[in-house]
Amino acid sequence: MGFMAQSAPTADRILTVATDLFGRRGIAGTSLDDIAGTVGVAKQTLLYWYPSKDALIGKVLTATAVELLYAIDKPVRGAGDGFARVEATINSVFAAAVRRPSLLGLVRELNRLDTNTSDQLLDSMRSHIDTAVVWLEGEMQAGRLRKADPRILLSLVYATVVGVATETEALRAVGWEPTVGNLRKLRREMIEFLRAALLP
Amino acid sequence: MGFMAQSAPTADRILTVATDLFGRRGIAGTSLDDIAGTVGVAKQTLLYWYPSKDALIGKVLTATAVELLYAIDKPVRGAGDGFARVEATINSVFAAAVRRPSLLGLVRELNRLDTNTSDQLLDSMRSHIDTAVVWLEGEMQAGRLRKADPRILLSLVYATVVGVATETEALRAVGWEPTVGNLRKLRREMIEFLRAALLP
DNA sequence: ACCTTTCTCTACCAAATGGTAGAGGAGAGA
DNA sequence: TCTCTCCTCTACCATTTGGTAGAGAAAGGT
Repeated sequence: MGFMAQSAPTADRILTVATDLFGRRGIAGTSLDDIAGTVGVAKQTLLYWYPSKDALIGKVLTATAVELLYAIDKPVRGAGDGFARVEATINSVFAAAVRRPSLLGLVRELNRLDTNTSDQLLDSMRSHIDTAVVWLEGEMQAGRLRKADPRILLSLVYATVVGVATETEALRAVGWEPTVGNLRKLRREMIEFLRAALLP
Repeated sequence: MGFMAQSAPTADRILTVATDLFGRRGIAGTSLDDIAGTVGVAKQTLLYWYPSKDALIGKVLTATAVELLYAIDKPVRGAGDGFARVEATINSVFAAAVRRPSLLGLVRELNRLDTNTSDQLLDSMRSHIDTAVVWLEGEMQAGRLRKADPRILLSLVYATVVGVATETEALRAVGWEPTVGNLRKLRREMIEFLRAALLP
C-alpha cells in the first residue's frame, strides 16, 4: 500500500508543481523534465503517476477548477444581497489568487486548449455560471444592481478580477510593487471600481 | 534590389504570421516550422530574415508595441475631456483587437518574458503611461472622474478591456457568440461598465 | 524465506526543434 | 556574357522532448 516519501505523496507534489509551472510559464512552455526536476524526481516517476503529458494536463485542469469553484462557492452561499455578495466572491477569488498565483494564470491557458478539452471544463462550470446569471438578473430587477446584460456583465467582472490578479507586468508598468500593503490597497481599489461599476 | 514574391515582401509576411501565431498559441507553443509552413516558405528563409527565434520575437514585440501605441495615440490627442476621451481610447483599442485579435493576445505574453526583454518594452511605453496618469489625476481633481489611485485605476481599465477582448473562452462560457451584432453589443456594455466605474 | 505489489530509477528511442553550411537561381551592372 | 548581390532552397546537425522497456529497492502477506 501507499506511504509517503516526503511531506506529501509523490503524485500530489507532482500535481502541485505542474499547476505552478503551467500557470506561470504556460503549458507549452513547461516540459516534463522541468516539472520532474523541480519536484526532485526522475521523469519516469512522473510518467508512472500520469501516463502522458496530456493526462497530467487534464488532471491539473480539473483539480484547478475544483479548487477555484470550492473557494468561490462558500462566500456565494453566505453573504447577503446586492453588492455585498459580489464583494465576498471577489475577495475569495482574490485571496485564492494571492495564495496560489498560478491558479488564475492557468485559467487563462483555456484559450489555448483544443475545443474538446475546454468544452469539458466549461460544462463542469455551466451550472455555477447559470446560477450566477439568474441571481444577477434578480438583483437587477430588484434595483440593487445596475441594469445590464447579466452574462456580459459577468464576463466583464471576470476579466477585471482575473486580469488584474494575473497580469503583474501591467501593474509593474504603472510602478506598482507587490508588497503586502500594496496588495491590500489594490484589492480595495478594485472593490471600489467594481462597486461603482455595478451599483445602479 | 528587393522585389516582392507575392503580395508583400517575405520579411513582412513572416512578421505578420509570427505575430498572429505567437498571439494565438503563445510564443513557446509556436515553432519556427509552424510559422514558415503557414507563410509557405522554407524555415531557412525565415532564418535568413530573422537570424534566430529570439530575434524574431524581439521584432514581433516591438512592432506590436508600435502598432498599438499608434492606434491609441490618435484618439487620445483628439476628443474632449472626461470620460469622452477614455471612451475614444477604448474604442480604438477595441477596434484594433477586433481587426487583429493576436495583438492583445501577444501583450499577455509579456508576463512570460524574461525581465530584461519586458523592461525594455515597458520603457518604450513609460512616457505614454505617465501622460495618462497625469491626465487622470487632473480629471479627478476637476471632478470629472471618480477619485481613486490613478495608476491602479489605469491597470484596472487595462485589465478589463484587454481581458474581455482576449479571453474568448470566458465569453463562450456565458453563451456569448462572436457575431458582428454581439460584438457591437459587447463594446456598448463594456463602455457602460467603464462609464459607471469611472464617473464620480 | 519467498513471492507479490508498489514505487522509483537508469538506459534508450523517435520525433520535433532551433540552428548551420552551402548550393543554386535570378536580376542588375559591367 | 560574366559576375556580383540578393534571396530561397535542400541537406544536415545537436539538443530537447514526450514516451517505452525494464531493472531494482522496499515493504507486506503467507
